[in-house]
Amino acid sequence: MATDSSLPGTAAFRLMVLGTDLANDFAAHLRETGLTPKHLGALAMVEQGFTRTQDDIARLMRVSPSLVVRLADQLEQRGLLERRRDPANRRKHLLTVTGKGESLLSEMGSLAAAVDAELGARLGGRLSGQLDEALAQLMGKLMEDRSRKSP
Amino acid sequence: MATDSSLPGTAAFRLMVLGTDLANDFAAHLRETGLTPKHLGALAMVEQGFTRTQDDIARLMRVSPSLVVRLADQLEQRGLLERRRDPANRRKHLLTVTGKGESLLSEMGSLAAAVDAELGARLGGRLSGQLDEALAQLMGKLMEDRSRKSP
DNA sequence: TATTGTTATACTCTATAACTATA
DNA sequence: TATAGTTATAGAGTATAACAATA
Repeated sequence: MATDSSLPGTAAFRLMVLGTDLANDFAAHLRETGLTPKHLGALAMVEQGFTRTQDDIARLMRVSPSLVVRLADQLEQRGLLERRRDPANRRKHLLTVTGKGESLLSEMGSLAAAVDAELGARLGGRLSGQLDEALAQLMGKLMEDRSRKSP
Repeated sequence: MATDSSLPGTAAFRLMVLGTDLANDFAAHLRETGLTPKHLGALAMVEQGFTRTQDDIARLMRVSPSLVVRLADQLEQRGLLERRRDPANRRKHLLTVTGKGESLLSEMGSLAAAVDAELGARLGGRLSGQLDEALAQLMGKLMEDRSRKSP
């Protein structure tokens, strides 16, 4: 892919650096709420309909089930997420995003859109459209892979 | 930028998710060495000539100076990095990557290249070239911004 | 006084393992 | 016996603040 195959010249390295740097920014904006980027990711997964249970979240995000308990606890405490037992299988908790949760997602969506605008300014219209397209496809494949092996 | 401006539809969100996920993969591969992705990042910054002192690293990577001390300590202990006092300004430590450090960077570069190949397979040649171009430009601007305000 | 680096300390995030309950 | 979730515990990673040395 990259013409330079030394570590800093790879797309993988750059994705890692840019992505973790962005995660730091999001973390800073979330700090006052006591939430982390992972809380946000979990909430977004639920809202998008990728997950119905805590187990789904753990697999999709590749985090331990015990962490999901904590994330869900804290999201629930803040009124952003609802847990209720699945009547059909009382081991499961069905998760839904509350109105307040939607608000938070929307608010953070605005922050993300502002970042996108800045990226757009740095890349120009052509390249930034291409970046969007590539990232959307990678994200889609990732979700697809991790959704497999679980109805 | 993105046609969908909800959080999960933004480039910023996807960069964050894909980047931190990749960082986890790198962390797993580094585990046996006792190093983290940040150690690797610091080493790469030094090797690329972006930084000459610990202070530079802290600013470029946006981490605390005290963390840089620990990173440098551990890299030095493993013979990957050398610290020597700057004779011209004895407060500073001039950092250089050792041969062993270059080897590690090269090894992790191969891992990154393998990831790039997989990304390429998922995106196809056209899109993956465009992703490379966009990421390279974003990374360049980032380094440029953070190098400013410090000769 | 300002810069560079260090130490001491404490806190946040996360995983592992053992457990409960349901199936 | 297997699955979904929970609790208890411990460890890794990081920042803050106080400090030392040099300029």
